Amino acid sequence: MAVTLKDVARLAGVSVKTVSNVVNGYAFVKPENRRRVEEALAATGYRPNLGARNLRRGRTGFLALMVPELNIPYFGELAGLVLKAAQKRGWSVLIEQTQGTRERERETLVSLGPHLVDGALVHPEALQAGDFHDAAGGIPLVMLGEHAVDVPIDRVAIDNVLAARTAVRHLAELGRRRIAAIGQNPARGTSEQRMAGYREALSEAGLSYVEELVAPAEKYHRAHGAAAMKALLDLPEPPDGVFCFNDLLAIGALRAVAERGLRVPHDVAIVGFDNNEESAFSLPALTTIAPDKAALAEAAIDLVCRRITGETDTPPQHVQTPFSLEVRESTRG
Amino acid sequence: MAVTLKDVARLAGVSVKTVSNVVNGYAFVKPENRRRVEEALAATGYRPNLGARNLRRGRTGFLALMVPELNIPYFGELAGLVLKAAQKRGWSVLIEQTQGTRERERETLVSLGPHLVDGALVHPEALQAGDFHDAAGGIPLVMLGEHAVDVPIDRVAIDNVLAARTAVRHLAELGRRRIAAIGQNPARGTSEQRMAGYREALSEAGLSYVEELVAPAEKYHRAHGAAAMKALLDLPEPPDGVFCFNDLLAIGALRAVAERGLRVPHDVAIVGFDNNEESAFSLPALTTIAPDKAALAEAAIDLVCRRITGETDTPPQHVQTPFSLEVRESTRG
DNA sequence: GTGAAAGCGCTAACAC
DNA sequence: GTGTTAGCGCTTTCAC
Repeated sequence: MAVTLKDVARLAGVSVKTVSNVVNGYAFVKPENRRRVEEALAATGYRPNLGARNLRRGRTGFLALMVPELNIPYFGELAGLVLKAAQKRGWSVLIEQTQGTRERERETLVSLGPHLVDGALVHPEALQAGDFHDAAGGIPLVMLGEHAVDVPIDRVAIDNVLAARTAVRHLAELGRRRIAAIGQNPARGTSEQRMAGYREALSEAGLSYVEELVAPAEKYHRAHGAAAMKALLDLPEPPDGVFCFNDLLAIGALRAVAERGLRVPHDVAIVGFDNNEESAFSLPALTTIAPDKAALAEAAIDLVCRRITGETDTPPQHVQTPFSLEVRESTRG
Repeated sequence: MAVTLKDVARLAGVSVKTVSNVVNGYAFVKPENRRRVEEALAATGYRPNLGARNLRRGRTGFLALMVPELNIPYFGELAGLVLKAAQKRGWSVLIEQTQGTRERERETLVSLGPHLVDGALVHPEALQAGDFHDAAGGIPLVMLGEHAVDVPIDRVAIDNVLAARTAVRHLAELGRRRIAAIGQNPARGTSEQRMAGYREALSEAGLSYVEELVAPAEKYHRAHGAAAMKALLDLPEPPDGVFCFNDLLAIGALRAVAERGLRVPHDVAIVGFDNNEESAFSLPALTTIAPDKAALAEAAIDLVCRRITGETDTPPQHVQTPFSLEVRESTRG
C-alpha cells in the first residue's frame, strides 16, 4: 500500500499537519521538526495522493486538450507543444480525440467538467454556437484556431484571412494568373476565412474570381487533395497556381501533378498551409504558411491557466499569434 | 457549485445509498425509487465526481502513455490508436513526452504512480534495465516496442528481426546486390534487432556484409536519413538498395537521392519501416514494413487493463502483433 | 431494498 | 509553531 501522510507523521513523531506543512513548503516549521519530517519523507518515499489533494482543493490538476485526431500531423505537432507548455507549469494534460464529428465534440465538451479537469483547450471542427451553451460545467475553455461560430469564449489563433491572402499574393507575385484554391468546405470554420483571403488577394492582383477554380474538399487529407487536384487538371484551362487550405491537401496535389507527368512549380506552383514537418521534405519541398505553433500552444495554456487561477477575469479575448510564409521549392524555380 | 449525490438524494427524497445504487447500475432498487432518482438525476444534471469516486475505490481512472514525441508521425498515429482503444474501455489517458532522453524517461517513470494513474504504457528510448526497478510505484507497466534492455515486464511488439529480414529480402529478391542499411545506433533497442534481421537476410541471399554500407543515425528523423544517404552515395561503389530503420529516415533518403539527380527505384530502391501515413504519398511512394498499429494499441491496452483488474496475474508476457510488407513505388519500378 | 455512518488521503480552520 | 478535527464526494459495510 502507498505511504500516506499519517504514516510519515507517525514515523517522524509529529502530527499530519506538520508533515503537510513541510510537504507544501510552508515556511514556519521548527527546524528540528522539519529535519525529522524530511528524514521520514525520504525514508518512506512518500508521494502525495493527487486525487485526495485535489478533492480537498476542489481541483483536479488536469487540463484537457480536445482535437480531431492525433494522427493528423498538425494536431500531433500541436499536441506535443501543448503538452510541453503545460508541463512547464506543472499541469498534466488529458487528450480527447473527436474525429472531428459534431456529435463526438459535443459529447466530449459535456464530459469535460470540474470533476475531471480544471480547464480545457478545444479545437472543434464541427461544433455549432449553441453547443457551447453551459458546456463543460463552466470550467475555463480556450478555443484553438479560428472558427465560423461566434461564441463568447477565449480564442487563440493566427489571422487566417491575412495568412491566406499572403499565400495567394505570393502566387500572384510569381506571375501566376489562374490561381486555384483547394479546400472549400462550408462546414469548416477556417474554410470561410481562407476563402476570404483568397478572394482578397485575387482582386488585389487584378485577377478575377473563377468559380471552377475553387475545389471543395470534404476532409483535409492527402487523398482529398489528390482528387481535387486531378479535377482541376482536367479543366480545359488548368490552373498555374494552387493554394491548398492545408499541407495535407497540398501533398496530395503534388502527387496528382506528378502522376500527370507535369512539374511543380514549372507547370503549376503550389502553396500549403500549416507547415507540417513533412512538408520541408516533400519532393518538391512545399511552400506553406507557417503558423507559430509553439506560440499558439504557449498562449493558450497561459490563458487557460490564468482563467483557472482567476488571475484574468476580463471578458473573453481573442489572442492572435504570428505566422510566416515559408518559401520552398514548390513555388521556386 | 457542482451537483453532488447528496443533492440528488434530497431532491428525490431517498438516501445517498439509493442514488449511488442507481448511478452505478445496481439492479435491486424499488422501481418507484428508481424512477424518482432518475428524475432527480435528469433534473439536476448530476455528473459523478470522478476524483472522489476513485479516491474511495483506490483508483484514479487514468492510464498514462509515455512516448518520446507526439510530433513524430509514428507516435502521433500510435497515440491516436491507444486513445481510441482506451476510450472504448472507459479509460482516460494522460500522455507524457520524454523527448527520448533517459533522464526524462526516468523522471516520468518515477512520477507515474498509483496516485496519478492506475497503469501505464511506456515506449522508452534510452532507459536502462536498472531504471525499471521499483518504478512507477508498482502500477502495471506495459512496454511498447522492442528494446535492448531485458526487464521482466509485459511487452507488446512486432518481431523486429523478422520484419527487418522481410524488408531486406524484398530488396534482394528485386536483384539488388549492394544493400545498405541506415539507422544503426547502439543506444537504441530496435537498432540491434533490425541489424540482426538485415544480416540474416543478406546471408540468406548469399550477399556479404559490408561494413561501409551500414550507416549510423543518431536520431531517426528525416534530416538524418538525408545525411546518411548522401554519405552512402559518396561511396566509390554506392548501394543499389537501402533499408532504412524507419520511414522518416527513408523520406530523407528519398530526398538525398533526388538531389543527386538519381532515381528511385531505378538507381536505388528504398524500403522504410513503420508505414507512416505520409509514406503512401511520398514521391515515389515508399515501400515499408507496416506494423499493425491498431492491434498493438489494442493488445497493450487490453493487457494493462487486465493487469489492473487482476484478471491476469501470470508472469510478464511478450505479446507479438502482426506486420506486413507494403510494397509501393520505391521498390517497384 | 434502503438508510446511517465510516472513511479513502488530504487540507485548512481552529484551538492551544 | 503544532495538534485536532472536520469535511471534499463518493462507496460500502452493516443494520434495519
